[in-house]
Amino acid sequence: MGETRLIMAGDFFLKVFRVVRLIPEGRVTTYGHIARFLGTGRSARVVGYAMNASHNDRTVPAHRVVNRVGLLTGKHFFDGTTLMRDLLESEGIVVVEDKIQEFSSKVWDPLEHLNQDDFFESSPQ
DNA sequence: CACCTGACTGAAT
DNA sequence: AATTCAGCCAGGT
Repeated sequence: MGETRLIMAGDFFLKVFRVVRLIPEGRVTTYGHIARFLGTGRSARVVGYAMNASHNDRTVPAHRVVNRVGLLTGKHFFDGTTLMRDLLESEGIVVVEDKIQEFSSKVWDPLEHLNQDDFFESSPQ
């Protein structure tokens, strides 16, 4: 079970990627929510760092991760200045001046929708 | 091995 | 209500 450790990328980043892949279309979550779900509530900043490292991997919907008040703080790391916003708007999210409108109804908290035990049991990828 | 860097956050101002 | 501060910690150098 814990033996498959062939991958070089840090476990933490991989776990972040796995959570982000589970964010439903049209919903978003925050760096802090992901950190708390992974049991490291003080690593929100590192979650952002992981998102930066995910830009090779098209299977990670990085545009669905925003800061705790719904600001698109990571937009600068997408190609062009509007890609992050465009992707969100294509999923029905309304963004005004880099801020998601009706944010509280769009947030998807992994702690409410995923089971941590199942998540940690299941193998990466 | 000892720094340095931040897609962050909550508390203090 | 807006802004600044300081702690945070996985990776990179």
